[in-house]
Formats: sequence, structure tokens, C-alpha cells
Amino acid sequence: MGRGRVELKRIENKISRQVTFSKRRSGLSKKAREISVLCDADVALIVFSPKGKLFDMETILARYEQHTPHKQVGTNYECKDLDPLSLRELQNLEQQLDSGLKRIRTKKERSLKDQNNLLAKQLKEKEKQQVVEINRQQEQQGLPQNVITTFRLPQPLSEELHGISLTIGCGPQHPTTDQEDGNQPRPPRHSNNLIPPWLLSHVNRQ
Amino acid sequence: MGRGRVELKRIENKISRQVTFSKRRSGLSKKAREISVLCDADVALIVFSPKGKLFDMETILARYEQHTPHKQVGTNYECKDLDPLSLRELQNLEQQLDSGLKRIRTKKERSLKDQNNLLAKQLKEKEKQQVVEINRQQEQQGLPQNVITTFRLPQPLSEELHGISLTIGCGPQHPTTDQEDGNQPRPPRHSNNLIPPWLLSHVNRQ
DNA sequence: AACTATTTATAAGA
DNA sequence: TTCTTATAAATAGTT
Repeated sequence: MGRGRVELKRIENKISRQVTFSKRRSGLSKKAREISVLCDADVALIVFSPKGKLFDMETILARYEQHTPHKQVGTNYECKDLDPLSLRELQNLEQQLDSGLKRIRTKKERSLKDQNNLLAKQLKEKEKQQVVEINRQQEQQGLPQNVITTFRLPQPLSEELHGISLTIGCGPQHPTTDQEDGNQPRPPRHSNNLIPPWLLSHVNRQ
Repeated sequence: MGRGRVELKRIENKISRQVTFSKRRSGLSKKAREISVLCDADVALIVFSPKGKLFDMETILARYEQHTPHKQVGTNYECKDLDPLSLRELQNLEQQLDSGLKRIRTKKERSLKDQNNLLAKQLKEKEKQQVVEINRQQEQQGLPQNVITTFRLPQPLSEELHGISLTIGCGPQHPTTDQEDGNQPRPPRHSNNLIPPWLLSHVNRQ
């Protein structure tokens, strides 16, 4: 339905796929609503986005549900349908289970978020301490201060970071061949008083 | 779509309603299948007939692109076979819906936990850094310290260092502008905990 | 179930 | 994202 035929295969272009998803999702919802109204049917439609996010969940329930036992029309059979009550009960059960799951999930999420917040606060605190620490040291050595606060925007930042990364990664070149020797003479300490954190994480090893 | 406009209200004529139901039901299924394939989305569609009978139930999971051929319900089959089948299918559907919910929940949880871990690691490094910092200061004051010379450079570290340089110096490791595939799970931008935490806090700032 | 006149959905482009 | 429009697709009424 559009300016070209649609091949029934995954749309590889991400943008196109998202656009198509958005359009078709609304179209699908509309049609689901229509059939439910026109034909007095119950329709449940659940659409998950490509990334698994619950993108749309729509339950369309026709207003009146007459669950009178009935016969199959237009066939030779008298057919007892699936018991509407059972169906309804199943639906109820599903809803209850789902809401139960949601409650638990919510609790878990809240717990995790609390934990996140706590950790973030602690981390921030540590950073403050560190900045003060470094500034204090530099002050002692008569070096310019506020090294860290010179980092601002992403773009200029990355350039500055590049320099720093060289300092960290390529400054005291550690030969890669000395992996097994535990008593390598240490390269001279950085003249820079910023001790590479990656180094610290190894100091306490073993 | 047809020879006349459709008023969005229940079709009173029973035969017409059933015919329309049948037609639209297949159309709806088709569209659901299409969006699931085209957009790589998971779609669940449940349609109940006006009287509560499970008339059509289709679960489309894009991952398994095998589309079960449509079932003819009601016309040519023994009714006694229908009900248990419907029941079983309903149970299947319930299970699939549930697993869909679980999948999402798991993803959210994993995301939060990753974040927690990252924060925890950063925090830990900060602490270590502070300890070494203090040691260094003490050293400056004439106190012998050998903290750093105990350091051993394990093989993997150099690779990690390389990673740091790339990460910091070369900008986004994972270009977001690619059109190819947005579904590949990307590693977190700085999953590497060796990046200086103070630096990380700047890089990640948004 | 088939057939079409129409309406509707929507792909591509702006 | 939203609108526009050319076209493909769905489908209402009919046979």
C-alpha cells in the first residue's frame, strides 16, 4: 500500500524500519478496533518493538459480551464452543498473574534504582574528595590547578582526552612481552601526579 | 475499503457481521504478520468471536519466521476436536505472552544491574585511588613505600590499555549513525572500568 | 467463494 | 515528526 511493492522481509534500514513500524502499528491498532466494534468481537493486540520494549499494548474489548450458549451457524454441526466462562476465567487469571508480576517487578526495579542512587551519591562524593585532594597536591608543587575542571564539552573534550589517553596508555610504555616476570623494574613514576586509575586497580591484586 | 463507507458501529445483520468478521479477521492477521516480519517486532494477536469463542488466535514471533499456515476453524472439522485445540492454543499463547513479559523484565533488570555494577566498580576504584594517593603523599614526605613496584603488568592489561586509547581518542566506538542494523546489542559506551573514573564522569555527562 | 468498485492504508518524498 | 500524494492493498456489496 504505497508507492512501491513491499517485499515481505525485514526492512534493513533502521530508519525506514522504525517509520514503517510506527505507521503500521497505528494501522493495525485501528483495524483491531474496527473489527471489535463492527463485529462485536474481543480483540487483544500486543506489539513489541524490535528492541523488546513493550511498545504498544492494547486490549480492545467489545462492550457487550453476551455469552449465551449457541450453535454454530451455517454448518452441519451442533457445536459447543469453548466455554465462555472458562475463557473469561482464564483471562482473569492471566490478568491477575500479570498484575502480580508487575507488582513484583516494580518492587525490584525500585530497589535497584534506590541502590543505583545510593551508589551514584557515594561516587560523586568520592570524586569531590579526589578533586580536592589533587588540587591540594598540585598546590603543594606549585602546579596549575583545576586540571579536571577544564574538561567541558564533548567535542573539545575528546581531543583533550586523546592527549590524556596517550599519557596514560602510551606514556610509560610497558613492553607487552614481560607478562610472566613478576619483578620487572618499574618504569619511572609519572611526572604527572595523576596516577592512572587502571594501575591502581592492579596494585592490590594478588 | 469497499463499495460503501463503513460506519464504525456494530453491524446489526448477523450474516453480514459474520462475513465481515471473517474477512477482516484474515486481513488483521495478515497485517500482524507483516509488521512482525518487516519491522522485526513481536506481535501477539488474539481475536475472540462475538460470543466469546476463541475464533482466531495467532501469535507471531518474528524470530521464528516460520509462519504457521492459517487454520480453518469451524467449517470442516469435528467440533469436538476444536475445543481442546483452542484451549491448548490459549495456554500456549498465555505462556508466550508471559515469556514476552519476562523477557522485557529481564532486560530491564539486566540494564539496571549493569549500571549498578559499573557504579560499584567506579566507586571501588576511587577508593583505591585515594589509598594510593595517600601513600604517595606519605612517600613525598620521606616514608618508603613500595606499593607501586609490586605492580605486575598482566598480559591482558595492555590490550585493555589499547582499548582505552581507542575509546577515548577515537570518539564513539559504536557509531550511532549506521543504517544497517539497530538491533545489535551494543556494549555500553564505557563498559571498561579502567577508564579513569573522574574522566568517565565527564565523558558520560549528558 | 469470486468479483470489482471503492475506500483505506501506507511507502516514499517533502 | 508530520503532511502529502501516488499507489498498493483491503474490503463492502454483489454474484
